Amino acid sequence: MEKIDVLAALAALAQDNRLDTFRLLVRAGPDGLPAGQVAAALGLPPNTLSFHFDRLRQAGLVTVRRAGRSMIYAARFDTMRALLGYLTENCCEGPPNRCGPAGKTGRAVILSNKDGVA
Amino acid sequence: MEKIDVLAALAALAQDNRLDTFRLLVRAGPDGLPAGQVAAALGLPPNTLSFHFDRLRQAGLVTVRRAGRSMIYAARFDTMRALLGYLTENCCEGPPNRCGPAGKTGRAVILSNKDGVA
DNA sequence: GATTTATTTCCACGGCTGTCGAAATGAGCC
DNA sequence: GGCTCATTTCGACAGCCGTGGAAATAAATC
Repeated sequence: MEKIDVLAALAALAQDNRLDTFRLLVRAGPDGLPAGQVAAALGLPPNTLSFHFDRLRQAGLVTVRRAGRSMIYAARFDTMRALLGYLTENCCEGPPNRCGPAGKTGRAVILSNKDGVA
Repeated sequence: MEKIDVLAALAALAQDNRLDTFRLLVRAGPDGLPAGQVAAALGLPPNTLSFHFDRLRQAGLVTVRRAGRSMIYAARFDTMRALLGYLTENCCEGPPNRCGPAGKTGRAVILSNKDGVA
């Protein structure tokens, strides 16, 4: 996952309504939910939600498919997994691993730097 | 970790210069780096960097201590670990676990919802 | 105390973000 | 075709964000 994609995903999740939206879709599982159902659950006007869905989609965090007149949004677990992978590898590894399952430090992990943080 | 803290941390990391800054501090390890050294490494004017450090600090992602006239910033691995924990539990668990180490699905994990996403 | 070095605070500015009313599009139903 | 329902697009607006110049603070060094 490239840094620019990580930034997009982080920015997409760093907003109250979008984080709620995404969490709801995660809990709904791979089948997803129609937009209207999400709007009802979160109490958001449909146009506002549509705006947020677009952000999530551009960040690769959700997919859309049409079903009749409903648009069904679903979380993209692969993107989320990639994001977690990036954060774990690049933002959690001091010289020894510092973010393993709380306590298990010292586990060696490959540290690449193709994104070139100086 | 509360949702509001998660949002703060995500927002803090969802910015190019701040992500670079944080990654640099992570690689520097718990001893951290003086602000000037970070500014030099990333090519940022000191006031701009100061602004970003403040964001990171308010999000609980870095600590500061003074050493002579230098301010030494260091990554807070505990916060990062908490963030990863939250994301893993709340944003990666469809009915079966979907974000284990790439392939290992089906591992049961506790799913609390005290933040109350509707 | 004066000077130099490291960093922060203050201020201003352009640009992006989140929100929502209103209108438009798309799909099913009679 | 006409009507209804679901969602998106358009347009506008207040507010926050990231940036950097200039001045202020803080600490070491003389």
